[in-house]
Amino acid sequence: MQRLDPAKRQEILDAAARLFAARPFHEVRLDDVAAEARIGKGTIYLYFEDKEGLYLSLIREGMSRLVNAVEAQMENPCADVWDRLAAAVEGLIGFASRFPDLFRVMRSGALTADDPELQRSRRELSGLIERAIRDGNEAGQTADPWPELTTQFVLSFVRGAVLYPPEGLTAATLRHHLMVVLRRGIAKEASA
Amino acid sequence: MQRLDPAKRQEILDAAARLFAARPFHEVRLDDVAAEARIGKGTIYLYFEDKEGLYLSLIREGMSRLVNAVEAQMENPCADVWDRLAAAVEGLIGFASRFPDLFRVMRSGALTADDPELQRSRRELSGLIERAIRDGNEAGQTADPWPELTTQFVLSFVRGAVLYPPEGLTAATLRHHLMVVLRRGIAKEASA
Amino acid sequence: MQRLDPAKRQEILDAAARLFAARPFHEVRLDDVAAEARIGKGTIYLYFEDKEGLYLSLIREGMSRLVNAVEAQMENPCADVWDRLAAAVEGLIGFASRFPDLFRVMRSGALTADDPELQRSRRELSGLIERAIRDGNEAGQTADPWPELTTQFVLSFVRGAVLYPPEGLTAATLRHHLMVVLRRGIAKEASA
Amino acid sequence: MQRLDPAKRQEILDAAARLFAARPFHEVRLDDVAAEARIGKGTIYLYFEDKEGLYLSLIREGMSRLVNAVEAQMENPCADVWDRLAAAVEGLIGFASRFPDLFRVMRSGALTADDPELQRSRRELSGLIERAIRDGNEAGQTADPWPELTTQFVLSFVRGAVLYPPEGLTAATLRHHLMVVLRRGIAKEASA
DNA sequence: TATGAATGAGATTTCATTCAT
DNA sequence: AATGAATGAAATCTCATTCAT
Repeated sequence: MQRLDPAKRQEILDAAARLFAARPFHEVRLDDVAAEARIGKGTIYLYFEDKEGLYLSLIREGMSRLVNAVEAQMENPCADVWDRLAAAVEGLIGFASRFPDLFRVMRSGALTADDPELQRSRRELSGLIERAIRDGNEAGQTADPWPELTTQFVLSFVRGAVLYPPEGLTAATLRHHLMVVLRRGIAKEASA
Repeated sequence: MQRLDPAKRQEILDAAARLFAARPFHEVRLDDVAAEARIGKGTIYLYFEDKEGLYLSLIREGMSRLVNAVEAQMENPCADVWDRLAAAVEGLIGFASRFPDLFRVMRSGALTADDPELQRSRRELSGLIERAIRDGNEAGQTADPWPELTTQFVLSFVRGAVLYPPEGLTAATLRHHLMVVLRRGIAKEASA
Repeated sequence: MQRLDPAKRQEILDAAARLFAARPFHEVRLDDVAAEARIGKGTIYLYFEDKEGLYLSLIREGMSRLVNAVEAQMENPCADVWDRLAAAVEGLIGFASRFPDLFRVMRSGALTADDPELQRSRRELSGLIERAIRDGNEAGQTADPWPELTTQFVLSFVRGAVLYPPEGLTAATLRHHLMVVLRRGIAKEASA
Repeated sequence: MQRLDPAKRQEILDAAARLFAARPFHEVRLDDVAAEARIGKGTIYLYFEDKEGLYLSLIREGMSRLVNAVEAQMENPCADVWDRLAAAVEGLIGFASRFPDLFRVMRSGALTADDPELQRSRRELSGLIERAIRDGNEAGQTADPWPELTTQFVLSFVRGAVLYPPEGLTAATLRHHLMVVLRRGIAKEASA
C-alpha cells in the first residue's frame, strides 16, 4: 500500500474527507469520491482495500496528524501547566480550523469504535492532556482528582464547540473561555 | 402513524436503540431490528415511515424525554442557582444511566444535523441550563460572560464521561466533580 | 436453506442447469438465471448463498441423483456381473438422456475439484462399478487387475460419447458397443 | 502477432497452462498469469489478442503438438495394426506425462466447443487412431464395427486415467492394461 | 518492446421496501 | 394488524483492457 503515487493517494483522502464531512458514511458513494478526486472508480481500489478501508485510513491518518499537532504545540515539557494545557487546546482548535472537514469526520465517531490503531491514537492524545494535569497535581499547581474525566471534558468541549458553534463565537473566545473555566475549575487554591 | 399498539411501537424503538448504539446506522439492517424486537419485518412499516423515520423517531422521542426529565428535575424555578444546575446535571446523568443505549445513539449525532424538531429540542435543553446561569448572573450568584459556552461545557462533560467513561467512575462521582468544577468556574465570588 | 418454496428452488436449479449447460460459468449472469427462472434477481439469494453456491448445489444434487439412479438400476446385488455392469451403464446413459443439461454441467467439471461432498459422491459412483468388477473377479467371471482404471474408463467413455456424440450414434448402440468391449476386455477367459 | 520473442511467448503459455490447470478459466486473472510468467501484464497483450485468445492459443497449440506427437510415434504406416495402436497410445500417454498441466487444460474441455481449428485437430487425432483400426479391419486383424467409438474409448481411457489416476498407477501399467483390453476388445480372433 | 497504473463497463450482491396472504 | 417471501434499484467491487511512459 506504499507503492503508487502518494500525492494521488492524498488527493483521494482529501476528496473523501470533503464528502464524509458533508454526508454520513452510507450516503457517500464511491462514484462520488472518484468524481470528487477526478479519478476512475477503480483507482480507489489501488490505494485502499475497500470503502471502509478508505474511511479508516482517513480517520487513522487524521488522528495521527492531530496527535502530532498537539504534541508539537506542547513540546516544551518544562513549561508551566497552564501553558501546556493552553498549548493543547491551541493544538486542537488549530487543527480543527486548518482541517475542518477532516476534523468533522474524525469527531463524528462512526465506524471507529474498535480499531486498535485508533484506540492507541486516542489514548495517546488523552495521555498528553492527562499528563499535563497530573504533572500539575504533582507540582501543586492543580488539584484534580479525575484527570481522565477533565481530559474527556476538554476533548468533548472542543468537539462540541467546533461541530455546533454558538452564534458569533471566535476561536480566540472559545480558547479563552475554556481556559478560564479550566483554570478556575482545577487550580489548587481556587484561584485565590 | 400514531394508532396501533403503543407497547409494540416502543418495543421496536427499544430494539432499535440497542442496535443503533452498537453499530453505525448503515450496519443496522431492518431485518436485525425486526429480529431483535421479535416481530416481522413488515410490521416496522406499520409503525414507522421508513428506516430513517425509525431512527429519527428514536432520537426525537429520546430527546423529548431527556428535556422532560431535566425540566422535571429543575421544576422549582425559584430555587437557588446551584440547586437548579445540580438538578439539571442530575437530570442528564440520570437519563444517561437509565437509558444508556438511547443516550449513546442521541449523542453520536449521526444523521440528525438538520431536523427542525430536533433543533428545537436541543435549543430547549440548552435553554434550561442557560436560563439558570443567566438568572444566576442577574442574581449576582454567578458571573459568566458566555452562558451558551458554559452550557455546551456541561453537556460535553456528561457526553464525554458517558461515552468514554474512565475506569471506576460512578454517577455520583461524576455529578460531584462536574458541580465542583462548574461552581469554581463561574461563581461570582471566584472572580472577586 | 430448507425454508421457502422447494418447488421454486428447483425451478431456479432447472434454469441454472439450462444456462450453465450452454455457456461456461463466467458467461452466465445471475440476471440471466433470474430471467430464465422468471423471478427477481434477489430471490436467488434467498435460496442460495451466492453464484458459486448455486452452481455447487446444482452439481451436488445432480451427482446425488445420478448415484441414486445408478444404484437403483443395479439394485439386485445377486445379479450376474455383466447384468450389473450393463445396469450401471444403463443408469448412466439413462440419466444423461433424461437430464442432458444437468449431465453436461456435471461432466464439464469446472469449479468442483475440491468439494468434499462431491468427492464423496464421485467415490460412491465409482464404488458401485468397482464393486461389481471386484465381485466378478472373485466369482471368477472377470479377471481385471485394475478395476479402478476400468471404472474410470466406463465413466469417461459415457461422458465423451454423450458430450461429443459421433454422428448417428444411438444410445442403444453406445450401450451395446461399450458392453461388448468391456466384456471382451475383462472377462476371465478371453470370451473363449 | 507471431513476431516478438518466441521464447517469451512460450513462457507465457507455460505459465497459463499451470494456472488454467489448477483453476477454472474465470478464476485465473491475467495478473496471475503475468506474475507467474514474471512479466508485466501489458506484455501479454503484445503476444495475444486477449484472455480468451491466450486460452485458445494454449489449447490449439497443445492439441497441435499432441497430434504431431502421436503422428510421429505412428509414423511407419506399414507397421502392424497393434504396433500402430500401441504407438498411438504411447504418444498420448507420453504427451500426458510430459505436459501434465497442458493435458489437463486440454481435456477439461471448457470454452473450446466450437473453435474450428480445434475441431480440425480433434478430428485429425481421432482420424489417426480410426485409420489404424480401419486398416486393421481391412487387413483382417481386427473386427470392429464402430471404429469411431473405439477411438473415443482409447481417448477416454487415457483421459480418465490421467485426470483421476488410481493410486499407484504408472504410465507403463496404464499402457499395458489399455492395450490388453483393446486387443481383446476388437481383435478378429476374439470374435471367431 | 515492456510496463503497470489507470480505467470503467459490467458483474455480483445487498437490503429497504412492497404486498399477497 | 402481522408477516416474511419477493423484488429490483442501487450499491460495492472486479478485472480485462488500455496507454502514457
